[in-house]
Order: sequence, then structure tokens, then C-alpha cells
Amino acid sequence: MRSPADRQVSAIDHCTARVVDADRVASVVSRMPTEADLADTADVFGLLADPGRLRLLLALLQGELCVCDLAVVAQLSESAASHALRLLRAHRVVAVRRAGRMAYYRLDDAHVRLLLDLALAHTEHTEAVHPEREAP
Amino acid sequence: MRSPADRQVSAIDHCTARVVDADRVASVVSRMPTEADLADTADVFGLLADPGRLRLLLALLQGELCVCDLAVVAQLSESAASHALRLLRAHRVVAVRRAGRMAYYRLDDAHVRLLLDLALAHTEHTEAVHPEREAP
DNA sequence: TAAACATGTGACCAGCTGTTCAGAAGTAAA
DNA sequence: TTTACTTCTGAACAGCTGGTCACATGTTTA
Repeated sequence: MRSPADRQVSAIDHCTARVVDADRVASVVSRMPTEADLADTADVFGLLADPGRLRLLLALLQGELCVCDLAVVAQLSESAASHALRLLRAHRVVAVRRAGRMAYYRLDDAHVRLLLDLALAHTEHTEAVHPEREAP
Repeated sequence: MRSPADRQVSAIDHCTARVVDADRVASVVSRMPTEADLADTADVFGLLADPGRLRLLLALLQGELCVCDLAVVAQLSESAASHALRLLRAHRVVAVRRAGRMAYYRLDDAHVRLLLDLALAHTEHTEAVHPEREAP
């Protein structure tokens, strides 16, 4: 039903590998996001992949906070919190408001907010529904 | 309006740091997920934080695929793909079906599927709406 | 049986990540 | 002014991550 390796998929020229289901591969490749979009998406997920940063962002879900309070809540040193916030700021995930010597950070990315809400909802759900998952 | 440092927040004893807005800190801490839930959530995001794995999972969004096709689509060597899939399998994000010497992987986590759909939708949206974001 | 094939695995390694430390910068109070 | 305070920053470092390589495992075909 399918030709094993002699049919070529246009968008793929870097690989020497064989292809089993060429149609599926072509379809999947055609719907794959841009390299840049993919990197951006991976970066966003990467920002959420650290417990400290995750705590920072979850805290900001309830409104702006100053660095020292954020450090306490996220269980980070103030230096570590500052570094983390700098990273988040560089990616425009948070924004800062200065008031004297204080710096108040807030969430500034709707997509990230959505991801955080979703993650939060998921933990609450699975807590109640799946106290322990089992193999299929 | 608020006492600077002499009021104590119950759930926080590991930190010597000062607290500016004790009420907010207490509120945020009380709504913070469990340490375990937080680690799990960060892990899930971490799995999506690598372009290769992200491509693997986005490909699986359209149905099951064998390892060699996945490797091609994700632009990974077959060994790297196998390693990545092992990691994803260990976290129950994907499941495998064996057929002879082939191994067909599929997405097996509704939450991850949701996150992927959302990320995909977001890249498509922002592509059209925000060709370039600007500072607030 | 032997050979080809698809996948899985362990060891190793370059590069990245998150933290701490020491100190700088800027602000507010004394 | 000096002092205290809040945040920011660069350097250095340990630990993790993702990849390649060589090879093992198990399967199908000749």
C-alpha cells in the first residue's frame, strides 16, 4: 500500500533516514510550526519548567508583588529571585513598576497566564479524581 | 497600614527575609500548590521545553507514528528520538504499541494534549495579529 | 541458519541552567 | 552628609540535559 523509501517528502532533505508512512510524515511536516515559533514556544515552556519561576508566576497570578515578597513566596533568595525575574522580564512574561526603591512585578503575558491557570486547575482536578494513575 | 516585619506568616519559617505586604504573602502562600504538585507541573512544562520533544509531541497530535518517522519529523537521530520517547514514556505522556519490530507511539496525556493545542493555536494567532510586539 | 532491520540502552561529553557570593547602583531616612 | 535599605548585576561553579556513539535486543526475511 505504501512505498517504503523511494517516495520523497519535499520539506525534508537533511535526513538519510527511511520513512514508513510517507503520507503521514508529509502531513505532519506541513502542519509543523515555523522553526522560530517552535523555539519561542519551547522557550515559554522552559520558563515554566523551574519550580522557583513557577512559584513566582503563580504568585503574580493574584496581582503585583515586590521582589522581597516574591522571594519569600517562591522560596528563593532575593538574588535568585532577581535573576529569575530578569529572565522573565527579558521574555516579556512579567513587567515591572518602580516605586522608590521598591520594584513591583506583575504578569504581563496573557498566554502564560492561561497556561498557569490551566496548570493550576489541572493539579486541583487530578488531586481529587486521580489520586494515583495506573498503566493503560 | 501594614506592619513591616514583626507580623509572622505561619507557613514560612525557612526564610530570614523581610515581608512588605504580609497579607498578600499569606494569601499567595495559602493558594500555592503542594510541593509535589508544583514539581510535577514544572516537569510537564520541562518536557515541552525542548524543540525536539515538542516536535515529537506535535507530530503525535495527529495520531500514532513509528519511531523512524518520528525521528524524521522531529529532525532527530533515531537514537535521540528513542531517548526522548523513553523520557516521555516514563512520564506517561506517550504510550507505545508494538507491532513486530516496529514501535508505534501515541499521545497518552489529555493535559499535555491540551497544552499542545493551546500552544499551536497561540502561534497561529500571534502570527497574524502581532507580527511584532512592542513594549508597554 | 545468517543477514538485514527497527528500536532500545549505557557511557560519555559539551553546553546550558540555576544558584550563591560579593559587591554595585539607586533611593530614602537620619 | 552618612547610613540603611531594596534591587540589580557579574563571576564562578556544581549539576543537569540532550546529543552522539557503539552496541545490545528482538524481529523479520532470505
